[in-house]
Amino acid sequence: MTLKPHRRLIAMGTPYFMQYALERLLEAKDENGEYLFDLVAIYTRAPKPNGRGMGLVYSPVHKAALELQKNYRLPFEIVTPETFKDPEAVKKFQSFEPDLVLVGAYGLKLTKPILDTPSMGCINLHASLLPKYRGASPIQRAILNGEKETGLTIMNMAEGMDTGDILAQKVLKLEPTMTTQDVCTALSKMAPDLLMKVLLENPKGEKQDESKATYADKITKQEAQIDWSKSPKIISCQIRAFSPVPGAFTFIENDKGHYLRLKIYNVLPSDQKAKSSEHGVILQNDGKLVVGCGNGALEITDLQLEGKKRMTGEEFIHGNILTKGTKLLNAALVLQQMSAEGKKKIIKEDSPTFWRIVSLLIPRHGRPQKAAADSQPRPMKIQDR
RNA sequence: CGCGGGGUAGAGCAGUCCGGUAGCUUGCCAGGCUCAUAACCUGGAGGUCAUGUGGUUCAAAUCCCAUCCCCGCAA
Repeated sequence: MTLKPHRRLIAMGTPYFMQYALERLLEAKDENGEYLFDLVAIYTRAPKPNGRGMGLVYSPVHKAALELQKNYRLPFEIVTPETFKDPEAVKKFQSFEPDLVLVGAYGLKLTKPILDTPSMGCINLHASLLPKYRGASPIQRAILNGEKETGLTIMNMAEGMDTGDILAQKVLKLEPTMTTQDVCTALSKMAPDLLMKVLLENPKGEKQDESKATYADKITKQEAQIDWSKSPKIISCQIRAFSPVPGAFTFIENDKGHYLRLKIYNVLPSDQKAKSSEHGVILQNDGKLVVGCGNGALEITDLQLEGKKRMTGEEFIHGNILTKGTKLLNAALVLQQMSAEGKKKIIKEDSPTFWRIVSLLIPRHGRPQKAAADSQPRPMKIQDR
């Protein structure tokens, strides 16, 4: 079947997951050289005061949209509603008279009036093989759970969370070295071909098998804390799942007695062994940066110390910050040491460093308590395979 | 004006508190030793110490002031 040209297109997203798919749609032409789609609006989350200095921070899609506005052949609007429950927002949406809405990781729930407006429907790109891993963090959860494969699903949107009918799927094999960023890029590059196929063939949607549905909860910072007594396999999954954001982390004590956060973005398996007393201890720091963990060890290849740039393990070694025998700490240990070393006045009870560490021990929004040092960090939701 | 760390050789860092010869690891170049090497030895190049031709001083990477840039937290 062929498509009529000049369908009115709206794109929605926050991270730029549908980048390649959108680019393909905007370039697509019919046999007469007419553009198939005219972009009329891009929806994204409103910029918020954020970051250093609390300046306004724009979403990746917003930035890309501003860039696109400079050289796209037609004017289009950038819209940032707070919710679609507001009748005004719905009216605004309908005024664009869209034929097709392309959604990729938008973050706002689309209400029924929105879903019913476009003639060709609201098509969603989801980063998992639905009905598995519905929800906010499908890629992270798949890596965290050590899945062997995941994939991209193109679906017709429905009111529930990722419950719509499946139009097409493509599997991606998960290599044991891939990070969330790698997978995200790979999946978003798979999207254009799959999407064009869907648009041209217009398949009948396939209902999801509700009994097989699983949910990928949003990731939390507590889950990103590394427990070095876990096995190398589990820690590797965790590090790759949280790479690059928020970054799996641990703490070190520097020579000034400050506790600094160390984020680890990628690791390689190491054949070195570690005793239980060597969990989190640097076993080697020449040529390779190797740290001991439960029943094995890992080579750190990509990391960042608080206040420093991200660098490779080799670069990090040259600065000689982590000497052999240094122990990497978790938040509970840091607090224990801090309270045990009352002599160390450097970290005061109410200093930012102190509260930063405390905040990692307390499940979100909780108020820190005096006994925080004795409490264990929240267990990680990782299954040992 | 939310909180904090940082800018010193191509890269990663020390030196700054307490002012007095510009250092370390690595990379690069040349030579040596090796069957050979990411190993080892010898020598060498490479820095206006972020910027202000700013202030203090006999003397500033170091102390004071201002500006620019990078990074982490928090939300």
